[in-house]
Amino acid sequence: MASVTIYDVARRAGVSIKTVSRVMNSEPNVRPATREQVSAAAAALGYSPNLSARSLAGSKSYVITILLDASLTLDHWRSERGADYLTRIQLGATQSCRASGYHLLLELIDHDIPHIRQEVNDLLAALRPDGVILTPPSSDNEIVLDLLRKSRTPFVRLGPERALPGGLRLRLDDRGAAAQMTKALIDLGHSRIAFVMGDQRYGSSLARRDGYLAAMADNGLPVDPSWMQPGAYTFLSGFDAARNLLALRDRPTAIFASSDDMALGCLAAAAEAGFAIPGDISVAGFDDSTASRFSRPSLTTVRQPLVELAEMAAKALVNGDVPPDCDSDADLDQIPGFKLVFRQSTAAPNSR
Amino acid sequence: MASVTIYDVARRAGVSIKTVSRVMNSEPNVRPATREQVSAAAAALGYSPNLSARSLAGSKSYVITILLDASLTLDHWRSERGADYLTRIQLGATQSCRASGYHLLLELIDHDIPHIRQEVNDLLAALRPDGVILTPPSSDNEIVLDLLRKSRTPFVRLGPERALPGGLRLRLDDRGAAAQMTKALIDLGHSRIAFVMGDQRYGSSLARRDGYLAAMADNGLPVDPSWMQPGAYTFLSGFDAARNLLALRDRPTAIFASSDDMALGCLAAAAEAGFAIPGDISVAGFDDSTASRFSRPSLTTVRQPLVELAEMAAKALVNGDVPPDCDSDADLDQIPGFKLVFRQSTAAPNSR
DNA sequence: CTGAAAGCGCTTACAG
DNA sequence: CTGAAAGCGCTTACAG
Repeated sequence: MASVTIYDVARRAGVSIKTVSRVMNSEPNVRPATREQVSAAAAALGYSPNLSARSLAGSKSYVITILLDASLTLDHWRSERGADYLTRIQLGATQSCRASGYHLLLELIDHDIPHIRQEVNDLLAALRPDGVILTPPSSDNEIVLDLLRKSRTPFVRLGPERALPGGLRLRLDDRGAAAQMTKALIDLGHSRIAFVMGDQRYGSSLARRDGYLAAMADNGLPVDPSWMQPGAYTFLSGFDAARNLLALRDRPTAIFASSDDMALGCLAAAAEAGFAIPGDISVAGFDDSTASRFSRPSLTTVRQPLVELAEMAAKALVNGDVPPDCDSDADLDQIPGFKLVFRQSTAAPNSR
Repeated sequence: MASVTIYDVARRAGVSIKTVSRVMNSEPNVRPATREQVSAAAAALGYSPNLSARSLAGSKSYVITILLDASLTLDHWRSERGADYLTRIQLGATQSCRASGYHLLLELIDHDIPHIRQEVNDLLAALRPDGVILTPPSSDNEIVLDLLRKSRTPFVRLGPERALPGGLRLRLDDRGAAAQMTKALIDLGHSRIAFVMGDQRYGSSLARRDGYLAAMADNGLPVDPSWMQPGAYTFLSGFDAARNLLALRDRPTAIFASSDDMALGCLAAAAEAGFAIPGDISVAGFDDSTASRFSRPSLTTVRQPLVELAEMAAKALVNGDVPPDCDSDADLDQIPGFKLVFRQSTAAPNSR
């Protein structure tokens, strides 16, 4: 089956290739009747424009690339816990691309200094994507951003830590979500609510803490310094934090761990120390990870609109809403739509 | 930053573009010294060949496409249980592609009759992938296979149900894995082992059943017809099957459910009926799903080498080991490497 | 509203 | 071992 080209369609429709091109790209200045003929000819021949030719001749490649940190992604993929968030981001971006005839290319890049510059450079040179979606930690990588800016490739930074110039910044409302979860615990009747912080290197960590503190303050509840436990977004750090909290003379009635992994650690620590959950103490997490749905007890947590986030990112790129010199206002880009998911790990205090 | 082309490199190295092309493609007939100069010039300029130009001029596109059923994939992605197997397939294929400078394009296609022909046709015409990886149910879709054969695109069918002509067939050893799990239960001391079958429309379902039956026969153990429960790979079907089994006068001491979802259903049914697991009855699953790791009790199950499967598929395509008229022998393509994962849901009989 | 010409950046087939 | 020419299948810029 020799492939059918624009010439075949033009011949069959009795027009020039330029007219076929106009029809295929929905450009104006074609008589309706002519448009009909061309469409019919294309359909009859099963014609679909060659992407490479289009990309080479024109200014669009119809490719959106999503950049992921190779080792981080491989770790997540291989890990026993799966990589729900990755899948959700991919799902969202894929949706937007599909709807517009774009193709999503997932690229894993090594963030080692010697490699990254070349890898990203090669990627941009070889693929010439119409847009790039950056995921953490790429979102804040100066080398990557520099290459993107120089090549004038539109890009979106997902969950950026810093207000670096260029690109569109899209961020989840970690602060608001944490505040609302805290408020929910307060509404359940808790007032002695502890907080386990995430890795301080991530902005989300600070935002979630701020949300917690704000909700406590707004409701006139004091926060004992001993309730603020450091953490690192890991199971073990959650385990340690809970052990500290459960040993307090005047222990809290609820723990808000700012990631599910840490919350699962809290569950384990409580079980080990003989505390019933939620009877003796409530535990809430953050992320709505797969594990949170299957833990015992299942975890009350926050579900962020990751699919929507990625969908917005891809859509903005596809629609050309992100000019190469775009520099979005970081205050205007928080995606609403988080949801509190109530499961078994929370209840009113003293409810056993 | 105007993009650097093959002409820029040729000029800088003082050679023709043909020589640069030879060096970039590691072709022979270039003096080592010349090769050096060209490489240096390319490195200095940060040159990377434009994929579109390469693809248009040459016979390779450096693109491998993996075809997934859109609705099935979206369901899995959206589902609460995640889509571990998808992620693992993607991981494997990505690895092989990366290693060879190829790009993996994930395409979701609608399997509705009116859409599929056009979608796949467009895909092949627009992208001209050097190879396509088919996942079930695409692996057995006649329309897809027909299009692939006509366009002479090399393809690999993952987990094919039927021996349709063309392509390379890669299949997991479901029969062997099920036999080995059955043998493991026998070795634990069980002799009254029930089996919950999967959806009969899938070949894996029959293969797993055959493995179970073979292991029982090999060990001289009779199989009571009442132990063979129908199922559909779903939680609910496992739940129903277990309820039937637990109600038997002379109930089995172990249930081998041929998917984790069904095994989780068995767990739930046992809990509801007041049976301890594994004290009263052992339960084994199949898949090593994320849920199997977090269930209570955690599930003994079979982990299939999905990453390796996808890695092999992509590697074969990338290496050109799958000529367009390839028609592999279905008996020679079973990927070894499954692993039995022992967790809390199995023990010796009467061990409570 | 329509089309002829040039060119995108490479590889192919061929000549030397 | 090296290179000049043609052409892959489109879009761009321009003319009519």
